[in-house]
Amino acid sequence: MMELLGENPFKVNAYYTAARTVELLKEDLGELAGEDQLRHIKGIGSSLAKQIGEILHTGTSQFYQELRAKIPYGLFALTRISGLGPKKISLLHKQLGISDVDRLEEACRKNKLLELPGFGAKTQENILKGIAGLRKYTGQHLFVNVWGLAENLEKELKKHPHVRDALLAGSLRRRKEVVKDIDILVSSDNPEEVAEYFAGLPQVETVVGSGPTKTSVVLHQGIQADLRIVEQGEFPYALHHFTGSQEHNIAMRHRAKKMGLKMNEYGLFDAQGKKIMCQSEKEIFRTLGLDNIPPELRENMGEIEAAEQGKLPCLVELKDIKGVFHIHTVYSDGTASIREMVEETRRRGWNYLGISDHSQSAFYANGLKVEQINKQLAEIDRLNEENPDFTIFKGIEADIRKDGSLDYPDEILAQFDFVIASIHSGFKMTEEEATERLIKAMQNPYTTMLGHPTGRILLGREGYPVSMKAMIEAARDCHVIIELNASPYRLDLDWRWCRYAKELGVKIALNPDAHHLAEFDHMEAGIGAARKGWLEAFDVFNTRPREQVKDYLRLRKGPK
DNA sequence: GCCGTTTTCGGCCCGACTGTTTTCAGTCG
Repeated sequence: MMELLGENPFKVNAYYTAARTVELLKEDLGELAGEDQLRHIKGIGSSLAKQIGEILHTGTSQFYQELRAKIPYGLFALTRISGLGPKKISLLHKQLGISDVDRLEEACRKNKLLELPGFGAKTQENILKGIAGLRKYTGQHLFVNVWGLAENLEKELKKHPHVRDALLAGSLRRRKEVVKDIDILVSSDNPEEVAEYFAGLPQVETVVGSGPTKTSVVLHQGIQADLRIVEQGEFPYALHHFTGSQEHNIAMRHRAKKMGLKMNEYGLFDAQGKKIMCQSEKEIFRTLGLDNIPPELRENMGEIEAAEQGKLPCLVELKDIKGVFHIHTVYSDGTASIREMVEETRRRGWNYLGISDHSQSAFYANGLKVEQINKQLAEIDRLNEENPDFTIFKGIEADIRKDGSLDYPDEILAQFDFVIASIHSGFKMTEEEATERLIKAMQNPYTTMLGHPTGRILLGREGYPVSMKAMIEAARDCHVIIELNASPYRLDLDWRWCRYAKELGVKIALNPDAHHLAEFDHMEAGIGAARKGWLEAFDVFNTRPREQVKDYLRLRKGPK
């Protein structure tokens, strides 16, 4: 709103910074405000501390209300139109009285925009395109839906004789669960030809921009892909720059500046403007006094400080995984038999598998009745005898009822080696209700793991509004493992909370939630999220060897 | 509005591309 009103951009930036700081805060905002500690947080000064306090106290602030009164609600939608920023929106509103998308579209069709200073036929046309784009695409895509397309583009580019190096950068390289576009970086001695080749690839629907170093296209799937072309010697600097994140880059350039250096996508320069030669990102970090920061961590969430102090985590890798929990079979809503799932697990080099079909209240998923449980447990016993070098753990994904209880009596739960407690229905809860429901489920002595703790579906539905802090602390108190559901549609626990769990010593189980043989692939997405969450092999439960897991589950079982 | 081995005032990351403009503002990442 301040931007739309033409407020000082540095002041606006201060609000952005403070907002991000608050969002990332693990401490309780209310407590900090109560103890008058807000002002001591970097990025929050006396004015913002006062306003935050006011919002906590009254639910809003006078300043916010004043801003809201000046700006019609529809104007916010205009900010989502590509090519329209605060200046142009403000002008449209002031000069033409435009305050929503429909009226803007109408004005474009009547050529009204041509009268405005700084507007021309091209601008008007682009705004119409932007409106069409806004209606057609959400502009957000699941990592899993984009990765393959991006890899194909990378492969096509590598085929070109004038392309030296080509790598995916941006949020894909950082393994963000949801991405906006594809960023590809190449080095070449003939950028014009490579740019032309890229724009002409069959995957490309339209070219939205093209210059000597940058070409942007939209693919048939509606996903934008940006190609940056640099010289070979610029590649490491450019790779760092285009991997981002924006926030990480800003912090890095800030650091460089404080050291008397200048940093951009073409290089690192000393005070005299002389280039400091680096062969790799690692050398760039070293020059700035930092350990090598893996792409997944580059979100300016403490990685630079950790790199400075030599305290970066040694991130978990797929090869650290020894076995998996949380898979479904034909007994409930899976498509493969237990035997098939076991064979697939072995094929992937793992030597234990935790079966957890749905429980009886999950009608929609053909949840297991007591007789079926007995049948399944007997089958598992037979298969375990057949495979002495492999262990199938007997489990269940038990529904958490509205009151926080699990949907089998204790004597049934006692038959399993492990119990995953999950919410699958009754999503409409207040934060207090959801948190209490989850905590109660974790207090059940038979609960080993908490399944997909918020129930979110990425780009699909919000999770129930649970207090993550209270939930993780309860997991610590109840000795419950929290699942990081590795399905690329869930990735729940969110990676942003993994670090807190790790700090409290709460173990995370990286669970594929596989319903088909192919869904063991989910583990790759899960590893990406776990790495973003700073998790090391030690923090992930299923990096433990089979015997340790056996011992843990045996000791953990039953009433404490 | 925030911050300080450059400072309590004067800065605040850096560059590409577009379109409208006759040298640059706006937008984007």
